[in-house]
Amino acid sequence: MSARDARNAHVRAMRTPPVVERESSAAVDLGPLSGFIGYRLRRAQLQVLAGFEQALREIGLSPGQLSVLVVISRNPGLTQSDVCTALGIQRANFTPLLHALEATGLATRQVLPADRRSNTLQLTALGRDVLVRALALHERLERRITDCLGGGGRAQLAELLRKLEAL
Amino acid sequence: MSARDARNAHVRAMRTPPVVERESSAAVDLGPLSGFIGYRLRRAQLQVLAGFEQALREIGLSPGQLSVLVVISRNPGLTQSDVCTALGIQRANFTPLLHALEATGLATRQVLPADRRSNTLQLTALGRDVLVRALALHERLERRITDCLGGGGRAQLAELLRKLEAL
DNA sequence: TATTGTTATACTCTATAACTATA
DNA sequence: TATAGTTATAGAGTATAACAATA
Repeated sequence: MSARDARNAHVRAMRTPPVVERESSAAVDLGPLSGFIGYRLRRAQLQVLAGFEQALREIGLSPGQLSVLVVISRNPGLTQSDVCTALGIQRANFTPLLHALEATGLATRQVLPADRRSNTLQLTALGRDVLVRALALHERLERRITDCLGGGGRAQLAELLRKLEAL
Repeated sequence: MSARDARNAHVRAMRTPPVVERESSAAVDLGPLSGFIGYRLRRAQLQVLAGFEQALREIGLSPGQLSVLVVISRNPGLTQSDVCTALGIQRANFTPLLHALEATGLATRQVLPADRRSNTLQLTALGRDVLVRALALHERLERRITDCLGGGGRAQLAELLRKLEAL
């Protein structure tokens, strides 16, 4: 070790990776993977999901729960199956999700008299209140995304993703 | 099945849903959800994932496995940790994934003499062969995506998603 | 002490089959 | 027979903690 190296030991300690390296940590060639839309989607989605959990932490709603509250709010009286097909959720998976919303007092089920197999869904007063607050918190995330992509980029992305759903 | 049923089977199959409806099935208002990037990402990613499974069915590689094969192929001699950080996989989750690739004879581990804690990774001859076939099959998916978005749209999407990873 | 790979574990999301009650 | 909601269950994918071997 040279004198210069010794003098800078504290700097070296803070420096992220060790100096002596094999092929690692510098540049790993992802090859064709860089161009895979599926790969880019996965990475981006994990990032946005982390942003969602951070933004809504104080309320503690999952993305699925928020989406259900929004749909019930805009379409009062829909049945569980209606909401499921609208959001692409399996009926079997919807039951526990909905029961969580009921347990926390955000939504209620009501048997539909015309077809007693069906339950229509409504928001409680608390549910409407929590939804408003959740949407406000979610706005922060969308603002971060807009800052990251630019306003035009964000609109482009939304449109491209919407098209991709028809794949 | 009766004779009449059999005769009209094709008609019954084509018949759209029942005529009398409540609010359902027509237009559910998604409200602000339509503009949520996270929501659009989720739906699009599920769609592309389904396309991936369909395209690679005959080979039976998962997206994660394919990504690992690509990275090993382009960077022979990387350690497990190197691959993990490059692909954003937890080391703990990488172990079973890699062992599956070993068990099917696609990849091998080799203790690194300079640091006997580390394993370097290599593709077998079979692994290289399967990778080539998998990439060819995957091309079909990417072509479907290009058909769906247009060439320019596809490039735009990849770039926007890449930016989003830095959120 | 720190790091590599491993095990064990848990939680979420998604998927399928089978049940009930209603129609 | 068919449908709405439910239950049970299984499989990915992701996350953390703790351990043995090695540095």
